[in-house]
Amino acid sequence: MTSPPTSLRERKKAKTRAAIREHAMRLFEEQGYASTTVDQIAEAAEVSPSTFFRYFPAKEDVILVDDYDPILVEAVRAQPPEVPPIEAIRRAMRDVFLTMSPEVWESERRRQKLFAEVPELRSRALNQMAEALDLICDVIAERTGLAAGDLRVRAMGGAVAGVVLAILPPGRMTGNSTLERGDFDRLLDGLDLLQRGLPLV
Amino acid sequence: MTSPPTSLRERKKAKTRAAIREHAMRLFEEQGYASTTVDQIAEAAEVSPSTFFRYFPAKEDVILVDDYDPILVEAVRAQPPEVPPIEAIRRAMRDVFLTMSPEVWESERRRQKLFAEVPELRSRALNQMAEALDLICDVIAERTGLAAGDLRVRAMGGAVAGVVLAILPPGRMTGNSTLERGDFDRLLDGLDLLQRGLPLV
DNA sequence: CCATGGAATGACAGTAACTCTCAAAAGCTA
DNA sequence: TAGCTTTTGAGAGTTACTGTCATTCCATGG
Repeated sequence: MTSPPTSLRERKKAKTRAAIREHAMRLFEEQGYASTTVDQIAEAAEVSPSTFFRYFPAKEDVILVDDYDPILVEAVRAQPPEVPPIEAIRRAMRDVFLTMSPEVWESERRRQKLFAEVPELRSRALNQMAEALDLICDVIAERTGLAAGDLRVRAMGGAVAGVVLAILPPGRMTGNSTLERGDFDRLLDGLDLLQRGLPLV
Repeated sequence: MTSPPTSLRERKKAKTRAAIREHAMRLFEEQGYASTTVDQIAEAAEVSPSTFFRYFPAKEDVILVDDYDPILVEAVRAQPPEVPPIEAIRRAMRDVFLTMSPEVWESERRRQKLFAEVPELRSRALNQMAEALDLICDVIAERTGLAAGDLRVRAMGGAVAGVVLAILPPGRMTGNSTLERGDFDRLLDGLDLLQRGLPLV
């Protein structure tokens, strides 16, 4: 996907970026988000605090990267055109989940855990979800031939995003808000319900 | 609704609270959120910075109060039981909007404007929306006799919240993200679409 | 009317997340 | 190697927020 960085400079940058992220994650888990200072992270990653903020504009941003959106969009585009939009999104999610490696899954779990625990991070994660909403609407617009701003598209996109929000953390906060395997099954079922007009029986 | 505060102390507290909020709002609009310091707000409201933080745990919280949720819940409960849940929520929203005084409307507009402009505040507003999701699910559970955690309830609640999110700011960020009168009509139409199974024709 | 207890306030010190600036170091290019 | 650009580190400064403690203000019993 992303062409491997070639020059020494690029490689170094990628390495320090990764180092900062890993040490941050580790420290957050060990001693909590709030009580981990940027200085500690910087020291652990062997860079200066200044450098930390050059790589991540805010402390929050260390865990806030999410590269699934474009992958999901691609997966939706890969569905045959005769499949109705909600079902296409559903299948795309299923396909992406199924191809997730255990390592990716595990790191995703850890991120979600932090989102659930730190309200500040949760807010930001929800913000990303709201941005994803526009992407969903774009995809629906493509598939239906309607404009992305059309009310029917917005309503459908919103409904899809809302179902995701309601079933997966960090939107869901009832019960244990850690990510579980079964949550995805519930999500797929939920989208199926939506597709069938939200029957109550 | 809220019984008027009786003792002098209570009255004073309410007054300083209101003063802080008003001066904060004014200063934010005059010179921007970021470049308004808590010290300035405190000085304008004639209290010490310490007192500011006693009334509002963080700078953000000055504009983050939202007392519509309980009102909306009540309005939904007031709908006759034979009305299906989504339609009941739709009617409740319509009823609440219609009874909103011009002053309330105007202050709501101003708040939304700040949410749209300051990403930090937008995130927090979305957080409130996510919390409202649980309330919506509770109301749906009541009306349908299902458990609040039931997948059908969660899916429906999520869909409703998502439609709101997609049509009103701060969820909607496309176009001008200030609140307009016509937005509510669009929202009511959007909920009607959802109720009718999101037809594309 | 006054005294006493509890709550609200203000002054102060301290921490940590950022921001800015500038000079040193490291990588690139010829 | 020499010269240029990019990256880094050090340091100072701002601001949001926390905790403490003495003071002031309000309520209540005598």
